[in-house]
Amino acid sequence: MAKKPSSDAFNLEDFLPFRLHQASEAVSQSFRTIYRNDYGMTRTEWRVFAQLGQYGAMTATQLGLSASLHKTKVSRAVFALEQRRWLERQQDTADRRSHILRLTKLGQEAFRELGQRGLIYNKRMSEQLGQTQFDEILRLTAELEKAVAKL
Amino acid sequence: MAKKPSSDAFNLEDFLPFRLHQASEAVSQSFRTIYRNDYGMTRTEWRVFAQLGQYGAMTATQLGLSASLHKTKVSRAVFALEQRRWLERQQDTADRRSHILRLTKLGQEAFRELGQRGLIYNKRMSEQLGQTQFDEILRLTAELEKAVAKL
DNA sequence: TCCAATTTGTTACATTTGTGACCATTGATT
DNA sequence: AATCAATGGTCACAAATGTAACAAATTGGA
Repeated sequence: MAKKPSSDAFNLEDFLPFRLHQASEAVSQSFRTIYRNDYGMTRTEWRVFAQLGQYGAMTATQLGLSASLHKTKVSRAVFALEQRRWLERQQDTADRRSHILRLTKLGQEAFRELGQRGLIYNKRMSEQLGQTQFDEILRLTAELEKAVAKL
Repeated sequence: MAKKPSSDAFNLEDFLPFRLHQASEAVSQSFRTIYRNDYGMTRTEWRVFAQLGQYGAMTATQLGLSASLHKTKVSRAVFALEQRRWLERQQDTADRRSHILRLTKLGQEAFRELGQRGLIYNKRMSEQLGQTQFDEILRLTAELEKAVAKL
């Protein structure tokens, strides 16, 4: 008769940060092979790169805000991407402390390739989960971020 | 009339690894203050600790398997927790390469405290999201892990 | 029994991340 | 204009993680 005691005792299986971390890491690891093995990028580099590929030119501060990345992480990833000639920095005439970051032609081309890989990955996951559940996860992650922001 | 083009072009907002990472990190960060500020633990230490608190004594290999933690991470977290007298190691008589890891009295007491904090955190999130959505996230993260395992 | 292959866990070294200090520039106040 | 707080970004140092090599113990045969 005992009903499921989901709230009177701590249970790791129901603990949101744990469950989310497990799922997120599993997913991240499975996509990582692509940008890592095929392109030699770190996760942070991929995230910075994808941000610029998706939204176009912006400053480091904007990028960090948009992707929830700390400014030192952005700074280092930008340097690495610049070395690789996938990104270029242009003095911001409005504020000379900043630089406008944008992908080079080469970078844009790489982004099209990696974007395709991402699309394929997403599609496969969507098939595994079913479209409904897949969409539901996207929706709920957004709710989650809002909920955390409210504390 | 154009319908939402969710599959013909890459879109970061719909990209599962990105969305999941954003949500998971937001949640992790918000709980982190507790084990970090109040107890001076790293995330890995907390994860190892919670695993032992939840499931009781086990070896490092079992723990790593259960929590998806690499053996070096486990090894280092175990050392740190042992220093703090929250964990003790006992020779495994069946296999002398291994040690049985278990929380000490002190460790168990700390786990009861932290478990309470975890419970409160979960409860607040559940209230923010609504019980239905909260449960749905737990369910979907499990589905997600299965889906990744299948590729 | 003996030897090779595997498993468990630790260590050393390299890479990545976190943190705080810092410089240059900007903005606001007087 | 002169001052001073706030901002954008980089750097140096510390902490954490990833990776590969390793020793010790175990397993599985020949």
